[in-house]
Amino acid sequence: MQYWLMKTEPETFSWEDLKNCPDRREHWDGIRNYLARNHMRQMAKGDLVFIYHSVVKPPAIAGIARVVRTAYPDHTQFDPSAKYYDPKSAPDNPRWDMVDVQAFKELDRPIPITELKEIPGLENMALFRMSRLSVQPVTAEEWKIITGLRKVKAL
DNA sequence: GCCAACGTTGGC
DNA sequence: GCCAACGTTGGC
Repeated sequence: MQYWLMKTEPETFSWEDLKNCPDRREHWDGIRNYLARNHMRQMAKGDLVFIYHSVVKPPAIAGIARVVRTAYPDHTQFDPSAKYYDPKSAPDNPRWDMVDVQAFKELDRPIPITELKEIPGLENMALFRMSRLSVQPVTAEEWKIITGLRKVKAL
C-alpha cells in the first residue's frame, strides 16, 4: 500500500465534483510534469490519495480517494482543442498518463495547509519542499498523522 | 551542453 | 497582486 497527494484547483475540478461523478470515480487527466507523471506510473490499485485543493483560501486537503485504475495514456494530450494538448506527443508513444481515482473517505472538515505546517512529523512533506509538484508521495507515517487529525467517514 | 529568458504554479 | 521556485525552451 502506497500513499499519495494530488493537487487540483477546485474551480476546475473539486473533491465535490469527484463525489458527484458516476460511481464517484473519474480519470485524473492534465498532468504535464514528468516527476508527477512518474509518480502516477508507480501507483497501484488500492493506493490511497489525499485530494488537495490548491489556489483557494485556504489551500487544504479536501478528501481521500483511492486508485481504481493504474496509469494509462491521457487522451487529452492528442486533442488539439484541449487545454493540455501536447503536439509533441506521438500516439504510438504517448508521453502523458493518467490514473482513475474514486472518492473513498470523507473528512469531517478540510485540513488547511497552515494546520499541516504546525504538526510535528510533517516537516518534510513534499507539499512544503516541492511546492509545484502536483502528484507527490506521502509516507505511511505522514498519512497516519494526517488522517488522525480528523474524523474519517466511509462514503 | 550551457544558460538566459520565459512561463507556470501556488502560497501569501 | 506579488514573487519565489522551478520546469521548459531555444540560441549559441
